[in-house]
Amino acid sequence: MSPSTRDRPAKAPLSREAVLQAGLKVLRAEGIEGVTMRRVATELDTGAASLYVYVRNRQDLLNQMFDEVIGEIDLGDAPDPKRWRDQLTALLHASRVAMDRYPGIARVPLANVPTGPNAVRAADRMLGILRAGGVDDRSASWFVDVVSLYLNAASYETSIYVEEGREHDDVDEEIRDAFSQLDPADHPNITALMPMLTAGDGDERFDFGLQLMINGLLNTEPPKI
Amino acid sequence: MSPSTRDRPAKAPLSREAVLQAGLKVLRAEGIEGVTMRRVATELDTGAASLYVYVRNRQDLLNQMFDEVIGEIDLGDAPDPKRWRDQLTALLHASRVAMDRYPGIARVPLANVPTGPNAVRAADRMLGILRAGGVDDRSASWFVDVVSLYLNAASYETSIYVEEGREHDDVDEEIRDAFSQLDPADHPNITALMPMLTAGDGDERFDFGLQLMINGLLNTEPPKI
DNA sequence: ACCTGAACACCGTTCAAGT
DNA sequence: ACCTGAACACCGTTCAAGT
Repeated sequence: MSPSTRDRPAKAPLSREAVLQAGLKVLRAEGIEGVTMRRVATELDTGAASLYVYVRNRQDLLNQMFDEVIGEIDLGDAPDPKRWRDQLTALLHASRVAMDRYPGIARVPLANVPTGPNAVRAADRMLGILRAGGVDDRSASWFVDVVSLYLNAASYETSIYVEEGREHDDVDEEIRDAFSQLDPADHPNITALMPMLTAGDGDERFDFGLQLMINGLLNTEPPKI
Repeated sequence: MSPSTRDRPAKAPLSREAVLQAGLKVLRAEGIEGVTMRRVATELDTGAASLYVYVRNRQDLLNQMFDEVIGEIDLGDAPDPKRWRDQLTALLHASRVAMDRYPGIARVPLANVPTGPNAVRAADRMLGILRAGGVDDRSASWFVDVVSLYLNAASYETSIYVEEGREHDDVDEEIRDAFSQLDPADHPNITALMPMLTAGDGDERFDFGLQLMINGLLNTEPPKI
């Protein structure tokens, strides 16, 4: 005789939403390597095979999880010609913060172009800000691509340390160690620039790259297309 | 009675070099996902356990393979103040070509800062070119970081298609398909810019990003460090 | 329609036993 | 010192059998 449903806590029914939330929970706690079908299934008190009703495969699960993460980004207010540069910078920083909460998720948009609803909405917003700023349509189109690659790579790189449970400072020290053992005659530039190569925190360096690209945008001919 | 060594082809003895070459052969043919310890061992007619004399683990094997790939890059002639910009562009294009020959290898430098001899030599050369061009030391130091993230992300993205056996054109079509199904009212900018968003080949787009960053470098204050 | 256990074909890494 | 087979603890995915 099976116990009445009254006597045991109701098990939440499976759903696409439940699978995604379980996946995101594992991702936050253990990083992208920890997001295995079996691990996510355990979180839902079921077996891996049960997930295949809601996702096509692991890659599809990760793609859908990525779009959820992008959905957390505050897109800010409507594009404003007077504040476009600040709006663009804010949007990109917000994107980085959102992705950094989920260690390794940035590998997903590097591995295939995102076409989820939230990713598409964010891309459209970025294009809107650039156009509000008077940026040429051709430059704006390609800029979104370029800056997204940079954003994703930057987030992926920092999140890897999180996943490995190492501190950014420890990694810095390792790099300094490796560089300081180099023969100065063979590596005059690295030797001379050592202090600057590892200076600044991740955010400062990321922002430097962003400003570089935005200033470049204002000083580069649109592509001939 | 074992046959005389005369009677059978000598099996090449294992060595660090042999393991790396076997790994690179598998990488070229099957992409980074195909580079498993077991697969590389098979290439050497042995078992996976035998590789652990020469590499600490799979990540270490990939790190060492990456440095071999970087070793294939032609660093060009000595930094020349008159030609620094062309030299910089050429070095970055050569880096991309080298990595693109090995599908997915670009994920390695995204996952941990490369400190192999060839990677360090290439970084020193890039710094040398920037300094020859009169770029401020602080800007040069951070620029190497920024442009490397971009380079690695760009190479990783294109190589993923290779690994999946898909053509770049097919992917383009998929993206166009996804975009054309969007509600124009919700996505006015993507809709308006559709033709440009997917225009140009990978090389043109990559070069646009490079010129953006170099022009940005010439129009951005050095970081305050 | 949804869920499940078991099976299949893989992984990386370790270790005792060999040479 | 180097090499190996076997074992351990995992994977993603499929499928027949259940409800």
